[in-house]
Amino acid sequence: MAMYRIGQLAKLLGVSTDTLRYYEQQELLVANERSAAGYRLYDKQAVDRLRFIIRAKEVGFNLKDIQELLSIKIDKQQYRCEEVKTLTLQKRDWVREKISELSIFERSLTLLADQCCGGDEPANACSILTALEDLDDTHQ
Amino acid sequence: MAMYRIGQLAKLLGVSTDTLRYYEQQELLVANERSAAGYRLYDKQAVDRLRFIIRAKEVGFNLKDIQELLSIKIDKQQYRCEEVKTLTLQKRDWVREKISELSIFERSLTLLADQCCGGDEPANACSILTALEDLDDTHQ
DNA sequence: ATAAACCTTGGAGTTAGCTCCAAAGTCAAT
DNA sequence: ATTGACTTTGGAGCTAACTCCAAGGTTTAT
Repeated sequence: MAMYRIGQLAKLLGVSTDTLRYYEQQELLVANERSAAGYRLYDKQAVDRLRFIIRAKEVGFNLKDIQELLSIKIDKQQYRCEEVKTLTLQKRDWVREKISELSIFERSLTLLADQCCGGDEPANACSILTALEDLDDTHQ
Repeated sequence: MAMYRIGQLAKLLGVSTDTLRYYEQQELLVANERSAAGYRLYDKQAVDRLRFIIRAKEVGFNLKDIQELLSIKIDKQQYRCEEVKTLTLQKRDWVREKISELSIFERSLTLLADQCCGGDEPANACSILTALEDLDDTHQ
C-alpha cells in the first residue's frame, strides 16, 4: 500500500506540514503509522480524512465542528441524520448572524461615505467625523 | 471642572476599566491628568473622545482605523475630506468582502441542510457527510 | 562521502481586543 | 479604627488556526 510522508500529503492537498502536525495535536488527523525513523506515514484513508476536513472548512465549519463531524462519520450507526443536520443548521444560523452584523456595518459606512463630499478641502467640517462626534443618527 | 475617575468614566459609557487602560496603552485615549495619588482623571473632552471611539467601533472600524481617524480629527486642518472618505470606503469594501465570503458559506450550508432528511434514522447514508466525503458539487 | 532535502520535537510567536490577576496603595463612611 | 470600594502596575491568559524556529536525526542523490 502506498504510504505518504507528511510532506507528500501536505503537497498533495495543498496544506503545510505544520498544519498537519497541528491537526494531529488537535486529534483531527493522526498518522496511522510511523516509519522506523519515526516519520509519520499516512495511508489512503488519511488522505480521504484530510480531504473531508478541508471540504468542511470550505463550507464554514471550524475545527471543533469538524471534530464532531468526524466522530459521527466514523461511527455513523451511533448517530442520527438529525444530529448532522442540526450541526449544519446551527452553523448556518451563526453565519447568518455574522452576515447581519456585517450588513449593519456596511449600511452605516455607506451612509457615512455618501454624506461625505470626499473633496480636496481640509477635513474641518468633514461630515464623517462630525457624524461620529455628535449624537448621531447613523443607526436609523 | 468635573473630572471622572476611571471607574466613573467606564460606567458612564458602558465599558470596563480594563478596556480604558488598554485604550491608554494603545494610545487611543490617555487620561489628561493624574490625581495626587496617581489616579487617572478624565475631563469632558476625554468623554467625547471615548464616545467617538465607541461610535467608530459600532460602525465597524477597528482600533487601528480609529487611531487614524483620531489623528485626523485632532488636526483637521492638515487632512482632507478625501482621506476620511477613503478610509471609510476601504473599510466598507473590506466588510463587503467578508460578507460575500460568509454568503458562500451560507449557501453551501443551506444546500447541505436542504438535501438532508434530518430524520431519526442512523446517519449511515447521511447526505451531508456524503457530500463532504465525495468529490462534491457543493460549490456549483 | 557529503550535500540537499526531508523529517522529528517542543515551544514560542502571531492577530485583535480585551480580560483577569496579585500585591499594594487610597479614599469615604461608619 | 477599620471595612469596603476604588485605584495603581506589570504581566499573564484568552480564542483560533496556524506559523516559525532551533537543534538534531534521516534519506536520497551524486
